[in-house]
Amino acid sequence: MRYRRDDVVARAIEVLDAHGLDALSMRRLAGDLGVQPGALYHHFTNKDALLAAIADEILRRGRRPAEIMAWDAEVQLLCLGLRDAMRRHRDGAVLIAQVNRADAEPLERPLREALERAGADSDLARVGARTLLRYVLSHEDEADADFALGLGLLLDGLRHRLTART
Amino acid sequence: MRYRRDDVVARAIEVLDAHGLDALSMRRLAGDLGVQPGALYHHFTNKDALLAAIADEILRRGRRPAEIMAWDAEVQLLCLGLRDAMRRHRDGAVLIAQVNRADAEPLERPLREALERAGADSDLARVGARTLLRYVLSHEDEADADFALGLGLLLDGLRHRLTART
DNA sequence: ACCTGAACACCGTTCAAGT
DNA sequence: ACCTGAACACCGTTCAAGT
Repeated sequence: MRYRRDDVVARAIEVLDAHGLDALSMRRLAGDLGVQPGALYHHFTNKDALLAAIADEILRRGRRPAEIMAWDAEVQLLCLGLRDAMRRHRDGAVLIAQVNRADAEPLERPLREALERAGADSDLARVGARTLLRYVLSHEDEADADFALGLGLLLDGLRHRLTART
Repeated sequence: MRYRRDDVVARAIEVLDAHGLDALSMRRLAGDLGVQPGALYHHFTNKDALLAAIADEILRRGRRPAEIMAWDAEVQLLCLGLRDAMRRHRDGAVLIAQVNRADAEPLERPLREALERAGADSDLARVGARTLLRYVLSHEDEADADFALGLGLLLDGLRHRLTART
């Protein structure tokens, strides 16, 4: 068989969901596709690039159109959307957190922009966005109520600094 | 040469500091000690157990005596102490976060107890402690000012819920 | 109590060569 | 454009046997 890059990513996500991140090796995936391990290096320069492409696809599938709403509702929705997208796949949070370490910008930007529109200065927007993002990434297994409580703690802290001079 | 468990842990920390977590393999450490890889399995049942022992030792070295102070000062000091301990070693935060995933209790307990003494109900104390801990673990590389700003966000959220009925 | 020797079942990556 | 075949330099883990 002959594959294109997207076929490989799609199959990799199937392996991920069926067997987890530990089982997602270049050799295993190659075997699953019925090609030699080296063949994957025609599509991706290395394993990190494959994982980045998987994270990209997972997030692309979970993306929703932007709406006009209050900043705190928007931030909450962004966080919940990200949480949903990564929880749709086994080890999704670990994978996305790993890829996020290499390049945090694409995931942080929407949150930062929402905070800036709310009137946050650039330091608060940057730190707030990063803190929110890492909160979501590190609390995948949390019960919904606990997740919401922790997120509420952060939103309260942000409100406290944003509504001071409204 | 013949080693005891503690010797192996001490040498492992040296390898960690000198070459990073990726380089800390059972085979590499064995080679470094001048023994066969299999010999390490006399001291630890597997690699996770070795990493847990390393995390334990790193945290033990960073432990300070408890003092009597306001809850928010205490929480802040616990967070900064943990941050310092893990920043003393290369990849310290990644290692401790990894071990923490297997057993979060020992790291969460002091924070939870401080929040309970401050009057938090058990849900708030549990979620607050977990959120603070993961904040510290996921922001190792943050500049000090940014780290303090994000921590301040969380402390504000906690204050907001704790001082309501003082 | 601690270690050797040797094996088993894996990894990621490279690269000339093929179609 | 995509893959093979084969190699290189590694992994974690087990276990009978040695001292």
